[in-house]
This record gives sequence, C-alpha cells and structure tokens, in this order.
Amino acid sequence: MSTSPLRLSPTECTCFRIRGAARRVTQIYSQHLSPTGLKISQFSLLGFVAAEGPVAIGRLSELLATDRTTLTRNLKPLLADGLIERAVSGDKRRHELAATAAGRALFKRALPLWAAAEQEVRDAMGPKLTSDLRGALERSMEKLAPL
Amino acid sequence: MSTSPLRLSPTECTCFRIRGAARRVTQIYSQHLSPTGLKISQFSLLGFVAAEGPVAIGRLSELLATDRTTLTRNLKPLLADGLIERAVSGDKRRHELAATAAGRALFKRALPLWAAAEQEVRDAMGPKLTSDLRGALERSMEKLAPL
DNA sequence: GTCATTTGCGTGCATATACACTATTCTGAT
DNA sequence: ATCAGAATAGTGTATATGCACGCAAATGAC
Repeated sequence: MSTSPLRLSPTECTCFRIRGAARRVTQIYSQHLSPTGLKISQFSLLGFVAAEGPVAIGRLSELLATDRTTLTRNLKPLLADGLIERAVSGDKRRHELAATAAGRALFKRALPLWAAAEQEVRDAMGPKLTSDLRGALERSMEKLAPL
Repeated sequence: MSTSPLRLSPTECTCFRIRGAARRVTQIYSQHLSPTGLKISQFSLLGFVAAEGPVAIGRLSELLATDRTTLTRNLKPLLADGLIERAVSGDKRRHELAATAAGRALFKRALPLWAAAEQEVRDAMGPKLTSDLRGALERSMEKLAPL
C-alpha cells in the first residue's frame, strides 16, 4: 500500500530530523536536571519504576519502548547509587525492580526541574507547536509500533 | 513569557516521547541500511560530507546539529573503512573532510535502501501524519536552536 | 518424571552522544 | 617581533543504544 512517490533527498530524512530534534531536546532537559545528577533517561526510568512498583525488566522494556539489554545497563548507575533495588520473586528468572526511599525522594526533588525543562521547551515552541509535536509523536509511535 | 500551566506527568514528557520515537525510527532505517554496513548516522554523515565537498568538522557540526566531539568519533569507522578522508588545508588547525570514490559509491548504493526505509515509515504513518511530523520537527528545530 | 522448548536476563561488541579538559595554530594588538 | 586571546580539533570519561549470543529457570508434551 505505497503512498505518493518520494523526493530523494537525504537532507529531508525523517530519521535524521527526529534524531536531531531528540538531541536538542535532550540537551535542554539534561541542563535542567543536572543538579540532581540524573540524566533524562534515568529520570524517566526512575519515574516508571517508582510508579509501577515492583516491575520486571521485560515489562519496563515495553513501557519505555526500549531494548531490554539497554535497560540492563541503564539501570546500573541507579542501582549503584541505591536509587533502585532488585529482588527475586517466585520466578527466579525474573528480577523485580523497585525504587528505594532515596530513589523516590530524589525523583520528587527532580520533578520541578523536569517541569522547568518542559516549560522551557513549551515557551520556546509555543503552545500550538508543542501540542502539534506531541500529537504527531504520539500518533507516530502507535503507527510504528513493532509487530 | 510563560505559557499555560503544565500538567505534571513525566509520562507525558516531551523528551521521553521524542527519544522513544527516535529509537523506533532509527531501528527501521537501520534494518534497511544494514546490507550496506552503514548506520543511519553514518549514512547522514557520509551524505553531508559527499555533498559539501571538503568540509571542516566544525562546519559539519553545525550542519548536522551534532556536537563536534561526537562527530570526531563517528567519523572514525568511516575513515577506517576509507569512505572519507582528511586533508589539512592552509589553516593547519582545520581538518578538511571529503568523501572518497569508495565513499561516494557506497552512498549511491545506500540511497535506494534509505528511500525504502523512508517509504516504509511513510506507508506506516500515512502521508498526513508523515508531513505533520516532519513539519513539527522542522519548526521545533528552528525554535529550539541554541543561541 | 524427562527433555525440548520457551521465557527472562545478562554480556560482548560496536556505535552514538556530549561535557570538561587539553593541545595546537592562527590573529591581532602592541 | 611578541604575546594574549580566539579558533579548531582531539581525549578522557560517562551514559545510551541495540544486535548476537549464552545461561538459567520455568513449562509443557509425552
């Protein structure tokens, strides 16, 4: 079910564009979050673990749309810093993850900094573009979800 | 010049969303480009170097909206594979980069694979969402450009 | 109960990303 | 001519990303 023909110009590459935008946005959030020592990925990861209670890596992988093995490594600094802890459940293969008290406290401290980053982006782009971008991203993720 | 108040839900984080979409889109392009041995970043990098003729890293950094030091490392495999070569110009600080014949040939071979990836994304998302997303990304990059 | 299969994870390897810092070269003021 | 400062690029360190592969535990067919 092919659509219209494509203008062959790698400068217009959707992948290039979205990666560039991701880099730029990441920088903005990183600057705001830097006082906490958390990277934006760690902030998201910690937030999901805190919200989902004890959760296995495989489940997190689905929630975050991130490769399982990537999460294994991204968890390392958070485990080392005592922000997240693991426990084994009945199924000894499964490694349940939960936020520690320190982890929840740090996330709470980071929340306003995250909000400031979000606001900076919103202020720079304006409310319409902000909502357009988020809508397009959300719909794209639905359409592009792996089988 | 603050806009409307913000709903405090990291699940709705713009950065999280755009990074997730970038991951997914990157996977699609990578699969298509894999026969060439080029990653999508390398494809873009090679394309820009080929198009811009001899170009310095600092200039590439602006064109690609990527940190200069990131480019230094991303160039390594391309230099090692003889796809790009460096030369010193009059200014001995500046390292001019140019695509080799092999580099241009490989890029030419990669182009249809890139186009297929672009088409797959377009087919999955439909023409309207594709154009909406690209428009939003383009405008976002303008608004978020660093000072 | 046994064993092939499935499931859940971690590792090895390679690339991508960027901040802080360093080294070299050029430029302009004196 | 000299030298302070700007311009250009690389390195050290740390995280992010995912594919191929291997390992152990659970499951199901018999």
